[in-house]
Amino acid sequence: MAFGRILKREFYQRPTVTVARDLLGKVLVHGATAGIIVETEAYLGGDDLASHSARGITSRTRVIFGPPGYAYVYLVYGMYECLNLVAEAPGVPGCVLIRALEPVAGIERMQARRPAARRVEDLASGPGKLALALGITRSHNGVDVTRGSLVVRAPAQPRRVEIAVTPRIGIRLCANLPLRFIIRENRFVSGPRN
DNA sequence: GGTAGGATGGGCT
DNA sequence: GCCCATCCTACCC
Repeated sequence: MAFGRILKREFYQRPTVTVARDLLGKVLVHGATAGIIVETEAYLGGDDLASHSARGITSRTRVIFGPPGYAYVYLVYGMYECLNLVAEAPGVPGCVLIRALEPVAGIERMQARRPAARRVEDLASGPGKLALALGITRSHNGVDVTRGSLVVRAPAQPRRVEIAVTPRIGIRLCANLPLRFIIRENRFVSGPRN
């Protein structure tokens, strides 16, 4: 399955919100499975207390403070794993949570990994579901997403996407900040569409 | 159509 | 010990 070029490190070395918006419509590829990114959230440095980076560098958060274009994968609720892509210049915290995909390749494989999903729309409509569908685990924490088996590519047929902005989902701190970005009218997103 | 409750384990408050 | 950037099932309209 041929998509466009792999996004280079310069793509990620920009403000976190810019990266979060520009990732919409790009293609997340892991092995033979792939999906169009339709929902992201920005987790900022500084005053964003919802960010894991808010309490400084620890063994868990180290990668968020490193160079951009790397994966930050963590375990949430003891059961599910969530994929983030690191943004900003080296040393500056900031990452983008990938929250939902529109499956475009390896759909049968995803269905085998997600037996609870009754419809294609449910295969990757949430960060935990997405990680399961694509086979992303904590073993991918710290991997370079500008080369290798886990990468983000431009779409085969690039086209402008309409973006809607909402508060982030499932957090307690800073719950009102408009840092969730979705492709407008897309039926593969998780949660509210406006 | 909707939501309440439980599963489950790592990180830190 | 408490808190989660979640998901699924059961149950109720």
